[in-house]
Amino acid sequence: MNDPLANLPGYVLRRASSAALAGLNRRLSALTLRHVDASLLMLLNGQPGITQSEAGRILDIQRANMVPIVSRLEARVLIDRQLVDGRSQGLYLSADGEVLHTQVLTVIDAYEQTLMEGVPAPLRKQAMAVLHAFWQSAEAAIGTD
Amino acid sequence: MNDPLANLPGYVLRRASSAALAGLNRRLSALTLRHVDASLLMLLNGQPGITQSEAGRILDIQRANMVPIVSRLEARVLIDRQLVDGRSQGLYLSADGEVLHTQVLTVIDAYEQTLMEGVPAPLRKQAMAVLHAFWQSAEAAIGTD
DNA sequence: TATTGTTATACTCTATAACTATA
DNA sequence: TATAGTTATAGAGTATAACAATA
Repeated sequence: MNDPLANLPGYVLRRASSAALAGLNRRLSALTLRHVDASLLMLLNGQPGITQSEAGRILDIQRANMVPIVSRLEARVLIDRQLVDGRSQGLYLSADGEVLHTQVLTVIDAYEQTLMEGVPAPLRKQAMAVLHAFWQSAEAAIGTD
Repeated sequence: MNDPLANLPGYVLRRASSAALAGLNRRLSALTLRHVDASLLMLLNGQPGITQSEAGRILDIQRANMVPIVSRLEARVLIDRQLVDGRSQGLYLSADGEVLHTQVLTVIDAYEQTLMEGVPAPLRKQAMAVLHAFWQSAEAAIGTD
């Protein structure tokens, strides 16, 4: 093939990410969850009581775009809101949310292991370091020219 | 930080891809191009005469979604269509398209080099191999359970 | 029958501006 | 003044179904 794009790390990153996301969403659909829902459940398990603005900053989701996500999960009684002060609400996994979170963990752990096992063994040891390096590099390159 | 997501290759892939895309689109906006436009120009430079269905298959873009992309570039006279048979049209860079393509190459080469230089030297040699491995692994994992 | 280009449509994700209530 | 949550809205990107013309 004569694909001039296959040499570009940015392009390959995007194709890999897109394919990985498709596989994940396919598996999460069994739990009637989207990947962003699953990521919030996992974040709340690790940092219970975080506000939705803080969660958005960590997950790189705008404040405004957190609203439908949190509403969706609250409507399914997977998360609870608890007032911190007059304007902030801490988010927590509900009892149902805890249960579903364990199922999410099972799905995601299996999936990420599958992804990792698809990487040839000689590359596997450095694979995560390479991804983190690109993440950091790309973040640094957003604003510069 | 206590971010349980940072250990997941799929999540880190997505964050890295998202950041890389933001930086690229920012640079391409100087040429009034989106990343998908730039990718098509580069593909047509490498494979002139390809049909838009073929281009879509290579770039992982549905046939129906190629229509507005090709129309947009044709309206700017950056690409030409040439009938192959009664139903297929070969796509080619126009003279203006060739000129713009060289500018695209300059922007993208500089950007991808920046991305790569942000990866610590010890990891750099294997970086592309790791990305390709995840791409292949993720494609293989889409359909399986 | 299968494929190309096309239209229409819907859904997801993302980005921005503005408003209120509170700190 | 700054921040949290919210609403509204617009722009991308993506997915599916259907159709006409052609292979």
